[in-house]
Amino acid sequence: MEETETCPAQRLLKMLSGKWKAEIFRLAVESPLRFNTLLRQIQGSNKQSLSTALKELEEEGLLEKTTIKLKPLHIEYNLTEKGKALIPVFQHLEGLS
Amino acid sequence: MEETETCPAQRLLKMLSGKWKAEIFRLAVESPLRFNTLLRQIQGSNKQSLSTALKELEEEGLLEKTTIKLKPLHIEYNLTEKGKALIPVFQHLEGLS
DNA sequence: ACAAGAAGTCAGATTTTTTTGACTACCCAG
DNA sequence: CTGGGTAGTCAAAAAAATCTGACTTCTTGT
Repeated sequence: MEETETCPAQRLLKMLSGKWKAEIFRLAVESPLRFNTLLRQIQGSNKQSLSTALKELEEEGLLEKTTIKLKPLHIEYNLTEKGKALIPVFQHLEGLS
Repeated sequence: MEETETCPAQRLLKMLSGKWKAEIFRLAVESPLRFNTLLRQIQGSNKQSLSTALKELEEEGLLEKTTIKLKPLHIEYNLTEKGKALIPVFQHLEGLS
């Protein structure tokens, strides 16, 4: 309940934990995300969880939601600058393991 | 239940998620860990959770458990090389947020 | 010998996270 | 005006993570 917030990295870490967040992030690096597409791409996931994860990633300022009001009229999620700044961290992480 | 293991960074991320792991890691960077000391250092935690976390960090090869068979005869947890390799990642993470 | 500390384990309870299924609202095509 | 797609929400259920308290074993100090 009460957050003790010891180190700053901890919050980032915390926000990338959750069953689907890393996967969502990975796909967001490749291209803008759309809700139903994501639902099909990430097999095993479900609306509610993706919805929650996207909301949290957005709140953390890693993703940005935009309504595209053209042709097909839809919603897109894109990495923010802060989100992009995480890419090297992931790459470094992949270098290990 | 079934793990899909998409990207390698995911497993690292997964293993640093959990309520106490980041904190344990942070303390391990500073000095070798001892169970009961940790229990006192991390307020709000409990034996069972720490035990589980330490076991998992050990299984991931980030921590190493050693029995010191001298003077007070006790057990120590130290970062492995793989564990140390994560330090820069944490530092980078702190650089953001 | 006895008490206390270290390092746990175990079962059960509680809490948090994730999943399910039903339902909404808007737009577009035929 | 009906069906299908997009982008969700909501409440309830199920699953996973965490916490509690009791108990264990080994060692050390007095």
